[in-house]
Amino acid sequence: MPSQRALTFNPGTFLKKIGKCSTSRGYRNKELIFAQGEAADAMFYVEAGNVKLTVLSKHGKKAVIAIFRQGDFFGEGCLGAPSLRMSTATAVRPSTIVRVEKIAIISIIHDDPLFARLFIAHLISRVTRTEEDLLDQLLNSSEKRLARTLLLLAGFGTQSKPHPAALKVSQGTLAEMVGTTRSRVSFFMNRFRKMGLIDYNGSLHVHWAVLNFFLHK
Amino acid sequence: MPSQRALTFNPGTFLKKIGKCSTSRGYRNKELIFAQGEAADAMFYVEAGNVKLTVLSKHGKKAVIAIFRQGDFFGEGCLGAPSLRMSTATAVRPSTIVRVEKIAIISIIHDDPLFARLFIAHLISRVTRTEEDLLDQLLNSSEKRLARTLLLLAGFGTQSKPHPAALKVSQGTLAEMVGTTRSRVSFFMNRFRKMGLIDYNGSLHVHWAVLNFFLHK
DNA sequence: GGGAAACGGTGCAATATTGAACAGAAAACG
DNA sequence: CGTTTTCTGTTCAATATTGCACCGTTTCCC
Repeated sequence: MPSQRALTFNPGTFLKKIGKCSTSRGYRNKELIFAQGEAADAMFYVEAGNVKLTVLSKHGKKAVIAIFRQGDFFGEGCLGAPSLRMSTATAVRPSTIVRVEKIAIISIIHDDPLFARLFIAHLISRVTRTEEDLLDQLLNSSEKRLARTLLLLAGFGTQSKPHPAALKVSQGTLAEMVGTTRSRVSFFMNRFRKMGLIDYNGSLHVHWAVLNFFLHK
Repeated sequence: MPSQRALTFNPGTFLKKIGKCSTSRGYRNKELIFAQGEAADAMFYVEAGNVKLTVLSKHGKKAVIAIFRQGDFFGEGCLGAPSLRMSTATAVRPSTIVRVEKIAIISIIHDDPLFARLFIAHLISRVTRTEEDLLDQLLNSSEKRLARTLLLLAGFGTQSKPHPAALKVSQGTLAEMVGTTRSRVSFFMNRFRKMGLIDYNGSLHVHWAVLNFFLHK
């Protein structure tokens, strides 16, 4: 019953398989990893630090698609039809990133059926996550979206650890994630604080239980 | 150089491989294919007709995630960790739908590396498409989003055939796709008509070249 | 240390969007 | 064929959102 086996995509196992076909490298804060428009020829893995994926529209408006943390993969787009990067990846703090050549992954997919299956499960979870983001946009007001973004940043929903504080994300970035303006984010953040959903004097602390209640009622 | 081979996911080839593990069936207009909350244990393929994927939020608001047409797959979610359907699939006209059991796909993935690779490419393209939808929400006004939705419905961007008219989609459905209200859709549709971007008396005709120009300027 | 840059709080007028209502036209159905 | 449902055009007041501006504070970098 192979279908009953655990389907969690284990980055450790994966990286072991990749072995010599990957290269690890440090990035400074704000350093570019890849840029929108470049050819996509490799995938990446966050060994330490954080990475921001942004898109710049024709009209100069910016949006943040995702923020990755330790253990996340990004840049999977290279495995589809040959294409260009849709987004720009930037380190948002000193980070260690593993680069895996497209050709290496393809060959593992070819040689290891179990890996292929896990990788597919991984992609499905990415589709699911992206669809949730889309639905959030379609269904909720910017206030709710901000609340959800804060919860996710606090690590809510990720395994067992409702992350302490972790990410330092500016209100500007929050605005680009939520799809609104910075002044609006500032307004809501203060409201959340008054309502006791979050604390912040310098660093942010999310009261996830209360905030989660707020989000769903 | 296997990576240079065409990566287009060919449904025909795929279905041939599936062979006896799939069942084809007709659906009446508005008939349910699967419902939000059910266990996800199969994937589907549109042999003829159209299928609408909808989500109902806790607060009774509805959103349309996608409309599938001949040759499209949907319900891939079953290949991830065992989970429930996030959305409801409904036929939006008399349709013929092929159902492929999860176990069948998994076994093909296991036995046929080339198929696994193609399937991964297919998933990547779905991620890409979903991210584009998300970006559209983050960056554009509802008027632009409606314009884009109309273009996509008209088959713009799909291979070589800027589809003639095809889908009959009500303004209500358009609103749920775009993420706005029906009255707003009605307003914009009339504006588009006055601007010569579309025609419609009974059936809709999209002047894709002009509409596309409008969308990008 | 000190200047520059980024960040956060706030106000505000111009727009965009919602949500609900009503009526006529078209389409589906028995 | 009539009736019931769905679809469309339209209105309108209440809200939500934008885009900008200004200013004090913090952070970063030389």
